Amino acid sequence: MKPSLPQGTRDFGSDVVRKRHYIFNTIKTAFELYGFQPLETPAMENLETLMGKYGEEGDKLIFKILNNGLNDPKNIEKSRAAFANVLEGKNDKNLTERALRYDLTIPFARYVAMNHGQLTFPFKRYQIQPVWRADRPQRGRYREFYQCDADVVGSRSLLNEVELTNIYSTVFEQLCIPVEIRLNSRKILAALADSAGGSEKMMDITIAIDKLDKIGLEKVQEELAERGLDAPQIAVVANYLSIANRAGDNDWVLGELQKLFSDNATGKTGLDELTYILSQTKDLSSVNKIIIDPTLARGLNYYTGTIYEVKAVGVKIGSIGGGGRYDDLTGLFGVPNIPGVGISFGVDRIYDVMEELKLFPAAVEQGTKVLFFNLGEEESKAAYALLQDVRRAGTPAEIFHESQKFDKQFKYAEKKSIPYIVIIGSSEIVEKTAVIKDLRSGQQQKVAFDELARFNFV
RNA sequence: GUGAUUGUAGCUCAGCUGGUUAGAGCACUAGAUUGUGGUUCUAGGGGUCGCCGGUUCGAACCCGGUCAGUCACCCCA
Repeated sequence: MKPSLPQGTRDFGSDVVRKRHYIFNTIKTAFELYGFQPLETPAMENLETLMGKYGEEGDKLIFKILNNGLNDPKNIEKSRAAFANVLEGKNDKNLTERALRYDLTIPFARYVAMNHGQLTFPFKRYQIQPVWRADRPQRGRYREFYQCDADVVGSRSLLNEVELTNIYSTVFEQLCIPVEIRLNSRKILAALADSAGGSEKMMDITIAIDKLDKIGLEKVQEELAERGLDAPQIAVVANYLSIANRAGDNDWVLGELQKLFSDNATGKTGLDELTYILSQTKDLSSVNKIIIDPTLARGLNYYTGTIYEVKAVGVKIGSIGGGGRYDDLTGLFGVPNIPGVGISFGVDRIYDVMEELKLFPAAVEQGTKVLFFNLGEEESKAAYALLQDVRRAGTPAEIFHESQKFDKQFKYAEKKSIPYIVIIGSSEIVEKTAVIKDLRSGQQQKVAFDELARFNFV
């Protein structure tokens, strides 16, 4: 058979792995710096843990795992009945009861619900693991991809939002990715729904307005009509959307929203919260912009307060981060009153953005620092002893596997972007000195054998 | 999941309306060059034309299916 990969999955070669690690490490370091603790959960969860948490569309994208033993004679009738159920669009435990994790937030909520007795609150954890979605792959959309989440549960303090905003800001600054960190509040959206058809229309309204920058005002209005809003209600939404035309001018946007929702308690709260978060993060010196975006909605239906979305400036790819506040995520698992807020980084998209913008530092791709040339049996013996010294000093080094012409050995070093080569031939052995050549500059120098390990290979 | 589009050498691509042994650049191998690479020159190797089937005297080219990539919708990191 011809080997192949499942759709939407990828192998990562060494240079890609190195670049990915660079992103992982940057994020992880920031998480640790802000006092978050690591957590890992299984790749699979019980199906019922995941179902119904991501909306109707989300449910369809969950990768389900087939039960074992379906063809066992004593199960065969059950299996048939279960399959008939599945064909009608239902799930059946007799066919599938486990699924691959779809995100990191719900498994975390499950973990908190199971362990809330032992945890000290507020509980701050980070989690860096792959998730799977049965989506059709596209650029920046994979069926297996990594998320890096940081969540705080057990606290309603807005300080958490401030912290998370700062984590976003520092990470993207360190990675040198120009981004817009967009903020909104479900409370503002709820207020909008109140004034345009009632709270039961909130989903319809948010789904439609989220598309404003993509399809334009007219199409949004059409979609609102299709979703059952009448003309006056659509006018209210359109008026709200006109504020988004000046997104970026946060003070102005907040002022306009203030006017709009002055008599709506929920809306006012949302505005006060955003104003506070903004005031605490405003003076960040960074290339990143924090933008209040009234059209930002986000599909996940468990969000109740602040919502986040991060977009790379100048790269046509979906969001590279997202998150928000939820009042009662663990309530879904029978443990009420644990509010929380979290953010997520999409490493695979961040990678694509950095690749397109050529933002990876050259040093990231370097593995081996020094290559010892192999010039024969006696020479390589001497070289090997020195190689081990260099390694003991903590410098990644290797020796060319066989005695070949210089040309070969040089090209090997070049391809693996090894910056230094060390030449030890017969005359060097006599003089007890090695020749070190920096391939980047082309300069070389002689160094005594017993000083080689201490040489500053940079 | 729906619709469209692409798939030729390791990589990027060419291949006219179906017509003999399917091409180029880069990469690779060998030599010019016996201890100094990246430049140059010469020679050489490498392709079940994604896969399966059909139409035809004849298919890389036409048709059907399938797999994978890309794009749009949906949704999202």
